[in-house]
Amino acid sequence: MQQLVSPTIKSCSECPIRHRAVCAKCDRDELELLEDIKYYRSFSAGQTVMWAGDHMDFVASVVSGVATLTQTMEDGRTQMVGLLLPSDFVGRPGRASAAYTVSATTDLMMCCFRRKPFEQMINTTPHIAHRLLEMTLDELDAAREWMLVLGRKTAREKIASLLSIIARRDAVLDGSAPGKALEIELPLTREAMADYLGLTLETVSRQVSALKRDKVITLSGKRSITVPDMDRLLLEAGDDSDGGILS
Amino acid sequence: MQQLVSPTIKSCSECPIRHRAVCAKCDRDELELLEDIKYYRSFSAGQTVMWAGDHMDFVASVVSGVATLTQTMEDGRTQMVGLLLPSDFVGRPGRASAAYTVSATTDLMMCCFRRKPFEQMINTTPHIAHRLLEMTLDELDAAREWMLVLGRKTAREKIASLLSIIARRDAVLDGSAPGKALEIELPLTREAMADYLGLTLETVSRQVSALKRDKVITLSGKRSITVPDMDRLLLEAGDDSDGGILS
DNA sequence: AGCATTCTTTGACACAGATCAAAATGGGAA
DNA sequence: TTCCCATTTTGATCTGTGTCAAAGAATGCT
Repeated sequence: MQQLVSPTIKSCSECPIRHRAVCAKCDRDELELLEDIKYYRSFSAGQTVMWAGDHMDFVASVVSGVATLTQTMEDGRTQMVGLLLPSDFVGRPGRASAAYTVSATTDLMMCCFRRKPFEQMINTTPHIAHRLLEMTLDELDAAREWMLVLGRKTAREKIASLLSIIARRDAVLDGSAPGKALEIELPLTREAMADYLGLTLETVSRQVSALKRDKVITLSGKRSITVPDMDRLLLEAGDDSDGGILS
Repeated sequence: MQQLVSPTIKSCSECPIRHRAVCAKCDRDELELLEDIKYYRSFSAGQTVMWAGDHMDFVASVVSGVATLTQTMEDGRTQMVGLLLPSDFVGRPGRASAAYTVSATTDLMMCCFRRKPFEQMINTTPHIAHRLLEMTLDELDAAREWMLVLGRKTAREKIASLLSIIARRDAVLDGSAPGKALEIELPLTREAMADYLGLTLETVSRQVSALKRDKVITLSGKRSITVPDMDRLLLEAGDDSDGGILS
């Protein structure tokens, strides 16, 4: 995983408050408040954190690693509905069963909060509730952006869109200069990419190869990708303006 | 539009709080609070309420009629990302520009709240903030459910899924007996359905005809559909259990 | 009523992506 | 190193949905 430390980003992956360019709300006192109801759980790559329908007596935030939210039909067709990165939030206050299957795609550390006290805290601490609303609205925007990708984009555009998202996130976290070549580490297998994009893994592989052949990306090993020209990639993704699935 | 009145549903489409089987929060005093910052706007079928990117100094809720949220790429490809029914909420506290294009698909009445005072009210009235969070989480679930539809379902399953959603909503509002044949009024053109499902209007037309041929539905006129057997329709939609895109 | 316009259906054909199958690559264990 | 097994790539073929085109309904206007 990329380091979260950077001059411009204050990350607060240990509290349920997502990081921001400047996270004004994440002051000491909030962490104190949470201190007595939180505990940590770690998972190794490939493990399932919970199955859809499981009873869930906690909410959590990702401290490190990558996890996925997926939905599956009886016949096995699978769709990823969310990608959880450090500081992302899982679970729903007021709901005792998991709506989606959560899986660790890399080694994963989560910070869990017992649900009941967490819900109480929301009620008594308005600005945490407010922050939670803001995060949920961001996720809703991301989900809707993804609906456009799933419903209307070609396989090549879908791949480019996914790479853009990951590249943009890394660029923000690294604070790298705009216009510079970006190196990104893919935290997903071809199959996971396919599940995210509503494609088959064969199509994913073919389109990744095509983007490599057309010099939009360079591969070193199987999971390490270099993007020499971010604007070119965004063009391939069919994104108007700068996209912005991650706020 | 269907009447919202029913023995079991208390609707509160005039306040920004979505209806529920029993809407415990919608008491008189809240409406009073809102009284001085709200105003009404009406639109006729086909009108655009606002374009993506427009400046927006209000948030609103749908009083009557149906509206859609859509996203469009430069080349014209369009994806609907939300269907707004009476009592649904539009706009985002803290954001001054519209993220999506909002269009009236039927004659539409909206109840608008000036953004600044509305935001203040959220900060001073915790249970309205709480209600807003709950509504947003419901929408997020709906969006994610739709990601499965867009990414993994066949054209026939997509049509069946859309009809299920509309049928289920009507069934709830009518309070009709389970197992009984349902009559639903489609508030969407074939093109709008296509935009929702990530299909072309020709494919939508063909699949609707196929479902009619196979006696899953009956058409009377072009927009009026009868579902003799709801379980059969859900089966066609490929939904495990009862689906539940609308909570 | 007759006409114009918009929406819907149906047909013929093309193509993107799925499916089935097999080979190649790479990383980890001993 | 060498082998083993996961993952990925590549190939051949098939199919569902898109595209292009035209004919039919429905709706509204004069």
